Amino acid sequence: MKFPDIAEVARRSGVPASTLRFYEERGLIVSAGRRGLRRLFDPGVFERLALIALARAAGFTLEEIARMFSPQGRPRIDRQMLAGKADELDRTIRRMAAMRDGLRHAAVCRAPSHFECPTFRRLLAAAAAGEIRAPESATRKTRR
Amino acid sequence: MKFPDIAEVARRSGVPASTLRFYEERGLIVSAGRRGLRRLFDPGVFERLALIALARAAGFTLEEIARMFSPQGRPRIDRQMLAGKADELDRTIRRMAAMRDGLRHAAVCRAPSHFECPTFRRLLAAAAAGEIRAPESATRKTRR
DNA sequence: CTACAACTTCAAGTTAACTTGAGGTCAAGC
DNA sequence: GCTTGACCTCAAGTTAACTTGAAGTTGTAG
Repeated sequence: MKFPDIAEVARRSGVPASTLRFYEERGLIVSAGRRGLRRLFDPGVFERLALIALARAAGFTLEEIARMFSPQGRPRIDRQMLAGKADELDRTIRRMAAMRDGLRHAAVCRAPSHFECPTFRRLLAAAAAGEIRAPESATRKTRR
Repeated sequence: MKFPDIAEVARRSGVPASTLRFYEERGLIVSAGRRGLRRLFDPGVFERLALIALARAAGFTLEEIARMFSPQGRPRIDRQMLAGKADELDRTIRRMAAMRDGLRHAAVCRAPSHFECPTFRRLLAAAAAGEIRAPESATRKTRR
């Protein structure tokens, strides 16, 4: 199977065929050619998809990812952009860790109401002060 | 200013008036009454908004938040739900930390291409194996 | 050679969380 | 008492990242 078709790529990568077409349209992947109407992919597409998954998990948008890959083939990854994204991730992680600890505490706290728990109130105060905000790249439910 | 109007609440909380109306429609906040057409809010709305910000930052959807507040007034917060959300957050944090380290490394790595860097390849392999995936509650850009 | 499962395109729908705009009301200052 | 700016409602628009559906084409098993 030198040049997998879309079904094969979907099966092996776990990425739905509709998403693969969508990614192609957005310039994230390219098909190596066609047999009739049907796309044939280069085996390198799997590595590419892994890279896309990676970048997505890091909070890059598809647009940003497309730009990374841009002019020709091999990813041209801007080191400064990477460092910037790492820092952004780091700030988000800190916020989330604070939240996690707050939640954890609230879950076990014996105070009759969370409003009477000092730990919870501190968290609230921080939120009110804007220290804990929904991050710019916010954590958000993805649709099924 | 016993009962702030929407502009006052917006100013002091930083939440746009349009969002306040939207939150009211979704049952996240209530207005204490009206002067003519105009909403008057209970001062407690600020604490409520802080709580909402908190929950949003923790990755709760508005729906979930509304349910927390539900039947009447004082938040009725399900401890098990809190613990569950904390665990989810924890998993997300782990993924994001792995990503951050990967990015950090990629940013300084001297390998001519990231594909030739062992650390980066390990990350890629993990991504390919699905260990690092876009989280269920994914980090996603919020609109301006 | 024929049937048909699997592909194709293109447009429209979905979701969350808001924002924007049109058209209308009205409390308050002059 | 009149003007006006700030508020009101309701509908529609926005964004990202896809998914779904209709209608058409075709590689391939039999």
